[in-house]
Amino acid sequence: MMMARELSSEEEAAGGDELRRGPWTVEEDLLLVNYIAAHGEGRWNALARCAGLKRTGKSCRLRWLNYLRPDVRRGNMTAQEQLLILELHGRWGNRWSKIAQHLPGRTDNEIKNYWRTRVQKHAKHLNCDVNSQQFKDLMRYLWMPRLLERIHRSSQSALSDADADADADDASCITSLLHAPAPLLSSPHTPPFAMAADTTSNDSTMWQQHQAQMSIAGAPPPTTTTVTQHVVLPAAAASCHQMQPDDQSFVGAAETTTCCWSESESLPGLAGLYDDVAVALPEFDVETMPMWGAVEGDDPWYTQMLGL
DNA sequence: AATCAGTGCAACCGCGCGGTC
DNA sequence: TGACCGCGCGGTTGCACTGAT
Repeated sequence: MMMARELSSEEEAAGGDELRRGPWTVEEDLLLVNYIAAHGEGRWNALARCAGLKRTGKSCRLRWLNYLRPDVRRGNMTAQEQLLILELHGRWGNRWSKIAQHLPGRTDNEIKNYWRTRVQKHAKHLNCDVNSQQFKDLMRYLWMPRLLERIHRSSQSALSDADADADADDASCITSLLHAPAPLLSSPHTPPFAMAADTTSNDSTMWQQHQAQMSIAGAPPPTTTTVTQHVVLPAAAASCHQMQPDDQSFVGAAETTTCCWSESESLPGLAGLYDDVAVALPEFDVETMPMWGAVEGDDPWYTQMLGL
């Protein structure tokens, strides 16, 4: 038999058994918004009581931060935001609030939900653990370069179209990545990904910014260039086709080398993964294939990779 | 048309930390 | 110095919605 639990201090503060739970009503939202507009945030238990809300302070705080705050961004994650999430999660793990600090307008809850519903779903489809090295390598050497290329292309098209400002948010997001404070991108080891540039894109803003950031970080930019679809890998990884167990073992950028693979060849370090799912890595064509982030059924590259 | 499974997201819960008394 | 309190964080749950059967 369930014992009646004691009221917590905040439940008592909010009025004990009159507490409301579940979805918020429009009236409650208005009460909360109007009260905060007049008195500001903070002291959530007192706020809930004074605003006349039959909610816990916790509930009010959550509702405000995740939904009612005027600067909350809604809608699909942009490629830049996805890239940032992948990068920062690789660095910090499930530190959602810390990650959210680098995605203006996105809440930790939203990022957490994105990770659980999208990223973990991909891992599940690939039959590997989201925390496994294989999956991390897949993100690092496939998805992140694809996202970077997508960002690169959208920034180029934006530059060529004086009237195009639709990607303004995207541009500001990637700017925050490229111009992030030193700890964000200047880790002592090689940034975990880098798209190799072909001769036509070598002078692109995106690539120059990335190279500049790497230089700022104290490591010279990669000296090799190759065709667009190739990915610059750390030399050790490329030479032995095996990833090191963690980022700390990556060599400096000066030692990076170019690695490419064909349709019949598994991605370096991912052989086991693709053995499991019994598919070879398809070469993705950035000209014709949408990037990850599109509905997976609409993405032939994704579909092919999963063997769907 | 009804049912079921999958998905996405808002909201809740429990824990831990830091401040205050 | 230890108890209490408020708050923030990460994990989990519940539910509405949608598409498949």
